[in-house]
Amino acid sequence: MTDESADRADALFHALADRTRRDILRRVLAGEHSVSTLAAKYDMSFTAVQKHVAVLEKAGLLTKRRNGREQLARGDVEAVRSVASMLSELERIWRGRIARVDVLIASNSDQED
Amino acid sequence: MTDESADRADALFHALADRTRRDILRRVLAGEHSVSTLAAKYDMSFTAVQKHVAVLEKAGLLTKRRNGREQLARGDVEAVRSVASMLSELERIWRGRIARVDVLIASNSDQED
DNA sequence: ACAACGCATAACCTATCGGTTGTATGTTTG
DNA sequence: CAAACATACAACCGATAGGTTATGCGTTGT
Repeated sequence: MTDESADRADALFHALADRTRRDILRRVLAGEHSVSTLAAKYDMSFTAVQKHVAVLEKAGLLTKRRNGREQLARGDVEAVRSVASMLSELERIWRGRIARVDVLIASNSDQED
Repeated sequence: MTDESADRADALFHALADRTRRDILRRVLAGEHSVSTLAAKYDMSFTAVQKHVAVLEKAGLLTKRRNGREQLARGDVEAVRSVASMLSELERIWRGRIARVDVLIASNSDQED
């Protein structure tokens, strides 16, 4: 758990902490879309959408590919999985707590939670 | 996918988008800790840690229980799972895209969306 | 009783966020 | 070539984030 992995976690969760970005991510996970195609779906400026795409890209949740004058974005499911695995770590920690409580109950049977 | 569930998703991801808060969450998932016990672990003021705990609480990632003058925090693993399920939804969307590509290949068509 | 502890809250500061407009640059297309 | 299109980027703006200090108030221990 170095400093860099914390930076990456910060970027990933921050990128996901905005509903417009989550919606963009859904679309680009379903298939490639140009930035202007995406921008057309939202009630905000092209530049605003462009910035959202940039945040997702810096977090590694999507990649861009140039095609003529268009910039095609596609979602990276591996990045989504890496977030899921961070949550799994939290689940493991929680299970560890339960295991410890179980040990207490087994060794000494008059405790409560 | 109402407005409220988006609010909740915003709050959850935002709460997780800070390394101090993720660390606090790990500790309270492992077991109950008072706010001042938590605050002692970090190089910042009690008030700062208190605010981090409040953010986690508003997102539903932890709950507080009063015990005398202490406020004991415990992590809520169900909230963690609800985040994981949001990521699963993204995975499903991604798999849908693959399925669609497979259909295109199978039917050997030349149309797009 | 009173000092120390644990917490809540308000006021404040700086940096970042999420949005805007304006301008410039490369790419198609008529 | 010129017009329209897709993008990039800078400058700006109000709101929020993340931190601080100060103050007050209930709870505990001596």
